Amino acid sequence: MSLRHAVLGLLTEGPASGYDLLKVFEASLANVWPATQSQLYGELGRLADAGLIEVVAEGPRGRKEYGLTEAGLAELRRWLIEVEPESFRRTDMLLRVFFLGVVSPEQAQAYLREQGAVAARGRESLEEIRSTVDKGDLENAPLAVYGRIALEWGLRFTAMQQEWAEWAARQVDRIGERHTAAAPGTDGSGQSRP
Amino acid sequence: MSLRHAVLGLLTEGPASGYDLLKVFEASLANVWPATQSQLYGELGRLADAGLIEVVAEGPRGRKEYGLTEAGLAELRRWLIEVEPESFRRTDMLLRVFFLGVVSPEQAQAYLREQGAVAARGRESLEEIRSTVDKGDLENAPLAVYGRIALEWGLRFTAMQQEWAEWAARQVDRIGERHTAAAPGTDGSGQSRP
DNA sequence: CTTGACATGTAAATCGTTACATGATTTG
DNA sequence: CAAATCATGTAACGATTTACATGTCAAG
Repeated sequence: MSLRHAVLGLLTEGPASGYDLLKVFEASLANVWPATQSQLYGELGRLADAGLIEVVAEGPRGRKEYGLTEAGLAELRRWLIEVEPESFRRTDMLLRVFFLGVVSPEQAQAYLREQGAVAARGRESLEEIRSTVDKGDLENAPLAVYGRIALEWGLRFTAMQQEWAEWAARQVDRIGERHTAAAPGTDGSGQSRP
Repeated sequence: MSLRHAVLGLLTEGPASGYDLLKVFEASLANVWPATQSQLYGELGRLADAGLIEVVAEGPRGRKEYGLTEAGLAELRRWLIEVEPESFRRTDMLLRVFFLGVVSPEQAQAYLREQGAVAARGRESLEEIRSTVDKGDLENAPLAVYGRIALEWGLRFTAMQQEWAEWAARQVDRIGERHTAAAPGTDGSGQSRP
């Protein structure tokens, strides 16, 4: 139920329409909390019904600008301070690792190396954002500081993942050395545990 | 749609009932891909309908043991090799960071330090698992190797998160020094951007 | 006057969680 | 025989994705 709070958070920067918010979700929040158009308009309706946001202006093409209400800001603060973040991570990438024994060591290594490369590419694009952000030094404005902190998480995460993937690929080498003959192909033949 | 593949993966270790699988999900897979009982039984039914698994034995209390079919193993391999993992992470914890500007620097710091502590606790419990696993040296059996690789990810991830959170809390100190008077409480008064 | 950007919404399907419901078997 | 464990399922609700549907305005 955090899309709700993401919307409230974005509206602290000033009023915006669903369309505006959608662009923010696609651009800056895409890596943290993706949202689709459907979901967003639905949530805006529900937030307005709940009195957490309200229409503050109407524009051309039926444009509705929403602004945060007092209740909305209070709810955002409550969520930030009182509600514990859910810690579990459903990671597709890691789930696969558990089952890499069913493909050949070469295929497993290819998988791990690819994950390392994906992380490296991610890190590069974040580095670019960093250099842009760090240039326009905004005198420690809170937003810049917290945005920079989130960015740093991404930088460290991708670096960690890259190093881990490379390490992991090397570990698989050590199986390869012992099981060269036993490696099953993709032919769909029998199970690993007889 | 990866619960499906998690189930297929677990069944490569041998036939199991829904009840058996549920325990595995709660114990070893809980941190990577949580699943509830409802979801699991539903998925088992659908997998059986699709011919990817089949009932290989029936026990007491209506127990049904499912085993992987050839088609199921082929599907698992296809998923591992051909389907790219989805990279986006919906991280509650990080979403909040973006909005920490709406609470006081002290509260923001408390939040970040708590996240560091959570990571530290997670890391400790993984370290314990590691010491257990590393003792019973299973001669590089593929399962032990890949399980160990996944565990290593957790160790590195929690270490990274702990260090990041501590770094982040120090960054907030630097705002605190400049904005000591401007910090809003939890009283729900006005917005940061008038 | 056509294209592209702006702008909002609904419908159907799938996935996930919580809670409910039921009953059989083993063990002390 | 009572309690714990084994064992499977359904119902209701909320979150998410994909696709559909509609219409306005500005610029070339």
